[in-house]
Amino acid sequence: MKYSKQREMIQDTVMAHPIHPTADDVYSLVRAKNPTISLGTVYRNLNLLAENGILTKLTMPGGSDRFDGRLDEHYHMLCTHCGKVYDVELDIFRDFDRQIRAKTGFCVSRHQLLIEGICKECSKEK
Amino acid sequence: MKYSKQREMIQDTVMAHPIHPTADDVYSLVRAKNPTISLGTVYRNLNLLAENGILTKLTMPGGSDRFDGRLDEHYHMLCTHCGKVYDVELDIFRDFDRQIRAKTGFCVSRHQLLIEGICKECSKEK
DNA sequence: CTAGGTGCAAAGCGTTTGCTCGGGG
DNA sequence: CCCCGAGCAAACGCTTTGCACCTAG
Repeated sequence: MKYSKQREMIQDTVMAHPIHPTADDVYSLVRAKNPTISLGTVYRNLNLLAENGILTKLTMPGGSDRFDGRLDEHYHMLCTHCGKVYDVELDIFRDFDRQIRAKTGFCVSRHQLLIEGICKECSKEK
Repeated sequence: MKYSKQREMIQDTVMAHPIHPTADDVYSLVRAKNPTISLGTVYRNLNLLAENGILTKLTMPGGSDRFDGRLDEHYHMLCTHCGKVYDVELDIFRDFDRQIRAKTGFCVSRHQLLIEGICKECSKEK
């Protein structure tokens, strides 16, 4: 992968903002430093970085994809009230893949878990 | 919810084809019996049925949403080679929600797990 | 020099929506 | 008879892509 200033900025932005930004969030953030960057470039590079395992693409129900710079095994909770995405570490998946393989012959490459509910802050509000 | 012939056909179609069909799959299948039904009607009813808990909408990475008529707790495996979606039952999630609540204060309403990998049939091929 | 990246704009694709007409209750 | 639902087509939102120009190696 050939170096580009734009890609560096995009990657840095995702890393620096652990808010699981959408492509459009990244676009706004990067645009503050580089007003001529295009949305197409942001999409192209986010996908490129995801394909190369440098960041992760999260598929969201009913909304835009989000991107995550954390590479260690963890999962996500979406608050259906405020829309924030939280990280969660759980050791439930320790020998998950082995169990599945033994049971079904399915060879797991990755898994995405999305937990939906109401976060602590939002449930306080009521 | 007022009765409609179309909605009945749509629901029956999803139930009768446990292939986790997309809206467009359902459209094709229903169209065979009712050639004048519109795609908009299929979308409207699938969403309506999902909102009423009669079926479940599955968000897929990089593809159309799929619909599932099974309501019992189970999860899905997507074969990234052939595109089929398999069901999988796992008891890993038994007191999952309680753990999360205790740990984070997040009140879980639902969770969607998507396992990606290569299915038994596809790995045989190689 | 040249392969690959950028910016821009248009196209693509899945999904939703406004409108008018039809059918259930 | 009233109102929700259907059919149709246009609109929408997110994402991808074709093209001409630019830049790293």
